[in-house]
Amino acid sequence: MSQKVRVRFAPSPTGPLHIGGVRTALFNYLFAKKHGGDFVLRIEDTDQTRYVEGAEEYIVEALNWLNIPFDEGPHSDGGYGPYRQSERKHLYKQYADQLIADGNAYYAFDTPEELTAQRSAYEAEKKTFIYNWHNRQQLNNSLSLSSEETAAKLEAGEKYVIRFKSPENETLHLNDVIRGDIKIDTNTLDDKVLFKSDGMPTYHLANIVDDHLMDITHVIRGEEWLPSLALHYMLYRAFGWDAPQFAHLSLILKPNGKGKLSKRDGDAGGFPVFPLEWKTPEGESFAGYREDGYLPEAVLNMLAFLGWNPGTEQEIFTLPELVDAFSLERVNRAGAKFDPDKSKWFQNQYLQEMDEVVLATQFSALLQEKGVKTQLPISTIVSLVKERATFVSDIWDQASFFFVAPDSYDEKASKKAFKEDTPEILTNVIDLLKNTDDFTGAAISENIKAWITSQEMGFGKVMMPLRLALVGSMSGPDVFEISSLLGREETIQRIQKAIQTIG
RNA sequence: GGUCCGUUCGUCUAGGGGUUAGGACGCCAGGUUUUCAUCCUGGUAACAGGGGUUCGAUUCCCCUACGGACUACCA
Repeated sequence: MSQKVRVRFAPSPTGPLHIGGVRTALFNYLFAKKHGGDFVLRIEDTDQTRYVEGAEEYIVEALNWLNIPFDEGPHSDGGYGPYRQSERKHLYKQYADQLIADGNAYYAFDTPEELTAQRSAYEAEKKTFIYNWHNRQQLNNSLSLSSEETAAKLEAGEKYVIRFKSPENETLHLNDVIRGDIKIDTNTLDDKVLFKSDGMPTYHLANIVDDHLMDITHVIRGEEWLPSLALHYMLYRAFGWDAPQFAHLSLILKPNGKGKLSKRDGDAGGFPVFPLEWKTPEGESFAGYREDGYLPEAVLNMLAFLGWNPGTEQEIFTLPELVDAFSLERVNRAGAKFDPDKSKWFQNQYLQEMDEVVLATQFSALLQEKGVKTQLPISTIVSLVKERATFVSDIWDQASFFFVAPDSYDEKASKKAFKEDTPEILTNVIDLLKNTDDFTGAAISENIKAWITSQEMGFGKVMMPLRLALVGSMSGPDVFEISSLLGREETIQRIQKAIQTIG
């Protein structure tokens, strides 16, 4: 195959893209770039009733944030445009007509109400209503009607849909790159609607026509499309077109419980299912990875490992490394439960590797947001606490005491650290601090440790209350480094306050 | 209900006819840090069940169970 690889990501703008969709986009992108091909974004907006304002913008913004650039799309025509199906509307009817002319499709005049009635009647008998070869002749369509009757109905402007005429008694052999051969008995298939009464094509028709017209070579999409694969194969055959290769990705499942991940699972589980925050017109909002403080690289890495792995023990991959290592053959067949803990782990890995200057800048922005004004050296503080942070916001949790003196003290720790002689000890420490000329962590440490040794005292007797006085709890980085950064005056003030408050 | 897809530690997975079934997340323990976190070391824990095929099956085949998707004039 010398043909250039072209893949497409074809979301429907019915709401925010969720991480399953993002993963589909990512795998398409990785596959395209691995083979030097093109990645196309196509907007599948054939259902006008489900169109959601802002959804397309959301999709583009999400892909931009994640750094999954597409080569062609609504705003970058690569010669195959337009890239919104609503703008390609005029193209589809002729293909539906061709199918009818060739005897592969037919007009159907059944109303939605009639079909619903049929379905419930079947359901009452615990049977499934399938519109196909076995009952076509009893239904209201151009196969059961005479050509005169059909022509009359069309002439009269009666509403109709165009249905695909599924063949009888045939075994189809489908191929999926990930799943291998799939056999389908066409008798179990129904005559899908290809063209709706509102003049728009359904997904099935538009999808095949566009993929063909856009020279798509590989269709990589979610597993929910697998049941439609037979139809799509038959459509390619009916048109006499070469079908692209298909790869159906397994679904991302709920972390606990059953079923595929859905938009409300995030609230329940405390993790985002969307790349970006999404606010519904009704005012409801859903968390996004970006707003929760995830790095896009971490999200991408995490998503790549959901249903795929390189076969080595390497887990941290840059995007170019992913491109290099990716192959559809290594994509898993089974669905993967989403693991919020593991995604936090990826984020932690990336935060630790982040450039400290960039990190300090981001933390400064956070301080500004919180209205904190400070003379303290931000980058030093960041490097001191970052190893215990997963998100930039964690740095605030770990370092806020630098900027805001504790006004209360952890109760348990107070009991443990403050004994009868503690005020006296701390008063001594204050004197030591006053006499430490060079107020560096090392110098303070040397002085205090020497004093403790000379007093033949346990270190804990001094260190614990000192920490409590400075931090307010028994956590944080080295006490002497904290003192040094806080400065002599502030350090002494905090100790005095603790003596008054607790002692 | 019907059609299709799937099933290795709790989770993500590697592996593949003969392995001590490997790694990661999580969890637990020990060490380091006289705090907490990090870090290091170790530990826990899996081939869904039943039939075949085979000298031998977790690996190949079949059945069952379980899980999932689809079953719209939605994508």
